[in-house]
Amino acid sequence: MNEPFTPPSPEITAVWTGLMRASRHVRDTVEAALKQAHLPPLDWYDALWEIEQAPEGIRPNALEARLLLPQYGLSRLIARLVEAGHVTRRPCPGDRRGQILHLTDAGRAMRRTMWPVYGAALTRTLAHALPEGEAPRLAALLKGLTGDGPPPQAPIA
Amino acid sequence: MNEPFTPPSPEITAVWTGLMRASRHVRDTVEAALKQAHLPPLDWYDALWEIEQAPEGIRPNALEARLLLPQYGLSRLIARLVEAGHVTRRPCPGDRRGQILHLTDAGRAMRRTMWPVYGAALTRTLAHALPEGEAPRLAALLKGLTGDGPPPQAPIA
DNA sequence: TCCATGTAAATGCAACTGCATCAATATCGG
DNA sequence: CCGATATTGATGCAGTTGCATTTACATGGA
Repeated sequence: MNEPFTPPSPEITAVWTGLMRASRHVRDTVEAALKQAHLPPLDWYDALWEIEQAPEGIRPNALEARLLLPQYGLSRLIARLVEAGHVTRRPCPGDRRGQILHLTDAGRAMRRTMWPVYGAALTRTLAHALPEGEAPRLAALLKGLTGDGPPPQAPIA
Repeated sequence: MNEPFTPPSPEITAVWTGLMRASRHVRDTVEAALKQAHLPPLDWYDALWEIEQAPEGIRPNALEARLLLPQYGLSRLIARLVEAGHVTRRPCPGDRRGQILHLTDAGRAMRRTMWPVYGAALTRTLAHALPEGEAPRLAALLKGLTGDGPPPQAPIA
């Protein structure tokens, strides 16, 4: 009942530190690019994007699954987006607890303004830092870490 | 002067989303394990570790380089560690602006208590999610993303 | 020596986060 | 229909962060 503790292997540890450092570095770089352009943070982009993908509107609880936010985090993010005039809340027919979110024109414009800055930062940070042709493999390995799919089997084809 | 914007390739995008999701998932898992064991967060561990590695003591500005924190973040983290009795501040001979940090016995004990929980969570989350033998490659690719070393050349050996 | 400049660390303030909880529905069993 | 339970979304509070600035000291040049 009291498993003798076996420390993680050096390989696992290297993945861990690499993952922490890399994700932080890349994210910071992108966030910095947005900030320097006087644009809102990444979370806003993701939310605007997801809402834009649902022209008929989308409910917060559906967004919660797509974005990577806890319920209260999303609730407040939406509040900020509404206050900024990027999103509207409308009553949800058939469920008076709910609401339906729509992007405003300003919201659409903001997302489109952010995209080049966002995308350019991504390319700058990632494209030159990966050996030619290794990106798909890296992406596949990372995807395996998310705990979603089944545990990986053979090397990625 | 106004580069026409070329969006990131799908491969780069996949790396980006994979990196964000994976790092968040893994970090959350480890943090959750610590919290469930009524232990302090990861930042504390890292700081305690680094301080422990310097038996002669270490100055905050040296820690700042090793940890991944901004100056004010570290300043406050140290304040919390001192308040918790894990670390002591001592005047720094030869530079009256500075201070020298030492781990207390309680600090050493806390780090040692955290390690099994931390390590076990790491192993649980990472070891089973990587194809056999792929860990070193993943670690190498991630390391390249940190923007530290030279841009990578050939596939990693 | 004196001043300008640089570095170490702390801090006031506003914004943001996590946690627990709330209010307002909805849904389901009887 | 009624009450127990579940779901949707918001919120009070305490703790944490980012940013800009401050305080204290160090260093180098005139």
